[in-house]
Amino acid sequence: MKYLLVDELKNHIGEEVELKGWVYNTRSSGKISFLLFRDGSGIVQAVLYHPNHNEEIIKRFDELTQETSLVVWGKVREDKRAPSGVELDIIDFKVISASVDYPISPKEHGVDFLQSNRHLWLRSKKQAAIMRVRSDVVFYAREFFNNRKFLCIDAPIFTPSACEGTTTLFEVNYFDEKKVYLSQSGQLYMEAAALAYGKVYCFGPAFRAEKSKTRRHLTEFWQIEPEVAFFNIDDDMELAEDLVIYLVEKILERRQEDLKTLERDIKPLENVKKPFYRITYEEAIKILNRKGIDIKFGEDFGAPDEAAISLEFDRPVFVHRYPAEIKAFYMKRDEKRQDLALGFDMLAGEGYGETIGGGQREDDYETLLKRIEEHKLPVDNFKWYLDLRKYGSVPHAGFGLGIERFVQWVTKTQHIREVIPFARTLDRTEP
RNA sequence: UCCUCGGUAGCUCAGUCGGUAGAGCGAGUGGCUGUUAACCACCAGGUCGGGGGUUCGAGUCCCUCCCGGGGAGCCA
Repeated sequence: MKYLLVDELKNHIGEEVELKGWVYNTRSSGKISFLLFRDGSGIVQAVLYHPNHNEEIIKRFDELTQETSLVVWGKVREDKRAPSGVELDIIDFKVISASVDYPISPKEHGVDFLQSNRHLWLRSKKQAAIMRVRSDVVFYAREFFNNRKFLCIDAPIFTPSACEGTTTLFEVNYFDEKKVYLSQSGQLYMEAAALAYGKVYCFGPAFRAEKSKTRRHLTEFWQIEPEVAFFNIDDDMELAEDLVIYLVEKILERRQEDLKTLERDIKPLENVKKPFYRITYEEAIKILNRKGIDIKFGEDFGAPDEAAISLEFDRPVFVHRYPAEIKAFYMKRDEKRQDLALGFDMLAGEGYGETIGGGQREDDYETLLKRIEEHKLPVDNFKWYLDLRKYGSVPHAGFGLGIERFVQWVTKTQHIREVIPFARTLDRTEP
């Protein structure tokens, strides 16, 4: 018999097939027994109608427990009663390894318990749906950049100092000789790469030692960071817009069933089309003031402010040209408004806040040196970075997209810890 | 770091005024010919987060420590 995956069964109606996987749940009603079978690609209901079988197999079936691994042989049958439209009539099955007292029941559990059992929680239906979406986001982000002739250039994880200077970094002993830090962004290295190869991106983990304790923060997360030579802020926002549209299209095309499992209303996603809204920081302040939120020019947006702004729009919105003082040292200033930085944030929508942050970089040697000194950063560490402005500097821009923030929005998941396989948060580093 | 809520059966929780421990689910046993978190009956299951204190008596009141949830700031 042909070995197939659950999600391939709909193309094999009437065939006798072999499946390998685990017991998701069992039910029985007198002369008929049901096995919810999962194999990682999906779940299918397998049926054992007692009059068609001998007592030996019925007895073996009764002994099946949640998450026992097994091989099942059966005949695929179309069935309108099944959620996926397909069922399997069991011919025979063989247990590979029994599962005793599986801790996660199909009933409700608390977050503490589920997080402690994350290694098992990943097996459940909603978590599997989220992981499939995440996997696609990563794959199609790479495809997007590949299609546009970007080079994938990996940035180092060990770095000599803070990229943006301000954030707290995780310190690592480097052979007891010196301290290095876990990277919080590959951006500076991408700037070097962009001046070498034009269009580049990196995809990797980032580490922040800030004691953030919210449903939007992880201490270890993943981001994709493109950087392009000869790009200005407008080119940059357009690239971000195209990427987001591409990813949302692919998820809608491939993951309808998973979004349904997650009870994600897809209407807002179907609305993710060109053009996204583009407003300035000052316009955003006005919107907030109009909504009765007390905020003045020069103050940065908090999470509730970002949510309030995003709820004003029916698709993602770019907020650009922030006050330079509240932005990073490397951001280029607006020629017409020296107090404004050519940076932007993309707020995803539906109350989800910053998902992308980026902008045009300072490309003038003297100006950048001045900024580094103003921010009291160790100039020695940035010598190589300044070199980029010394040898054929060009305007360039880039952005960072937080994979988890993005997946959290697309799947509309309450807490960010559910959209990464093994979350690292302030209070949890296990399992 | 600050604010706030919580820790009782494997899980989710209730436990009144301080009077000696409860439910649902899950596990187990039995029943049921189409179940979708199946259902029905029976049944086992407890160091009430740790330590200290008040009291004749503490799950309940007080002190302290530990662990976790939600939020703020910071950010993706």
